[in-house]
Amino acid sequence: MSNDFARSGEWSRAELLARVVTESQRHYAEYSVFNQAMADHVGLHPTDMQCVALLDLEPGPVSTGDIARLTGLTSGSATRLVDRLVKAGIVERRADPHDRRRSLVTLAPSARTRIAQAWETPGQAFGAVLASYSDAELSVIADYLHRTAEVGRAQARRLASGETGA
Amino acid sequence: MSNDFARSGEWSRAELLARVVTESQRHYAEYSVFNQAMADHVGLHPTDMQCVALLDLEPGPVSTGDIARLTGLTSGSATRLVDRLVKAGIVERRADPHDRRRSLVTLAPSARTRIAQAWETPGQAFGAVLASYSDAELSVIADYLHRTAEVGRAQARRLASGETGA
DNA sequence: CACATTTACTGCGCTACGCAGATAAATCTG
DNA sequence: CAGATTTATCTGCGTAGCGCAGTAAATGTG
Repeated sequence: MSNDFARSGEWSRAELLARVVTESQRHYAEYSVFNQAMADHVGLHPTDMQCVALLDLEPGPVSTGDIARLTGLTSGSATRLVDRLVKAGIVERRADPHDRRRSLVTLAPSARTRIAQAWETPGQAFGAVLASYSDAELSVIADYLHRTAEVGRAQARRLASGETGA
Repeated sequence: MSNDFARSGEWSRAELLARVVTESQRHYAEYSVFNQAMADHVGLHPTDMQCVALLDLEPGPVSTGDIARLTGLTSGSATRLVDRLVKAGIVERRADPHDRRRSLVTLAPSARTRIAQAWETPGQAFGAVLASYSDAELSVIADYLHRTAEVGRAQARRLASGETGA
C-alpha cells in the first residue's frame, strides 16, 4: 500500500462510504475538465471524443443507431456527429451489406494512431498511479468501475423511461 | 469479495492493468449517459448539473471565476451559466463584501433538497455496490479516485498550457 | 403483395459556448 | 493621494451542437 488514504483503520465505515462518494464527485468533475482539454487538443468536441473512444473500444464496426444509444443522443444528432467525424477524416461510413438501412461506422487507422499519440503522456501519468497498486487492489478497482458502470446504465434507463410518465 | 472479477490470480499483471483501462473507458461512457439522464430529469443541462454538484460539494460560497476554473468554461460562459441557475432559482448570487468585483454563488436550500431527492434511488443503487466492499477495499477505491483525479487535473493543465504554444 | 416497423437522414429553431471588448473594483507605483 | 495596472465579471456577437418532427428507403409480417 502506497499512501495516506490506505490506513483504513483510522476511519469508520460510514466515513469511508462518505469519502468514496465525495471523492467520486470530485473525480468526475476533474474528469470532465480533462476530457474537454483532450478534446480541444485533438481538435474535436467532447461528444465527438466520446464517440471516438467508443469506436476505439469496439473491435468491429458500430451502427449510427448504436452510437446514438451509447452516447444518449437522438438519431438525428448521431447522424450529424458521424457527419462531422467523416468530414474530419476520423471515421469511415459505409452501408451494412446485410441491412442497407443501417450505416456502419469504423475508426480510420490514422485516427487510431492520432488518439494513441494524444494519450501517450496522460497514459503514462495514469499508468504510474495504477502501477502503485497490487494485483488484488487493481482487481478491486476494475470490479468497482465495472459494477458502478452497470448501475449507472440501469439508472439512466430508469430515468429515461420514467421521463415521459412523470 | 463478492464477484468474479476478484479472482486476481487468474490474470497476469499486464492483463489486469489493461482491464482497468478498458473498464474505466466504459465507466466514463456510462457515466456520461447517466449524468445526462439525471440532468434531463431535474430539467437542467449537464453543465449546469456539474456546477450544482460542485456547489453541493463546497460548504461555503464559490465565486463565478472559481466555477469557470472548476468547469473549464470561459468567464463569460460561467457568467451565463450562473445566470441560468439564478433564473431557475437554483442558486443565489451576491457581491463579495470583501471584494466587490467578485460575485459569490451559493446553492439555494430548495435546490439542495431537490438534488437530494433526485439522488435517492440512484444513491441507493450505487450504495448497494459500495456496501459489498470491505473497509480496506473502500479505502483503495477512494484512493484510486482521488489520485486519478489529481492526475487528470494536472494533465488538463498541461494540455491547456501547451495548447497555445503548439 | 399490402402494411407496419425499423434505420437513417434533413429542415428548423433553440441555446450553450468561445471570443473580444467593456466596465468596475481593487491593487500597485511614484 | 493621483494615475496606471491588474483582476473579476459582465455583455454583444457569431458559431455550432442538439432535440424535434417529418421523410425516405429497407426490412419484416400476415
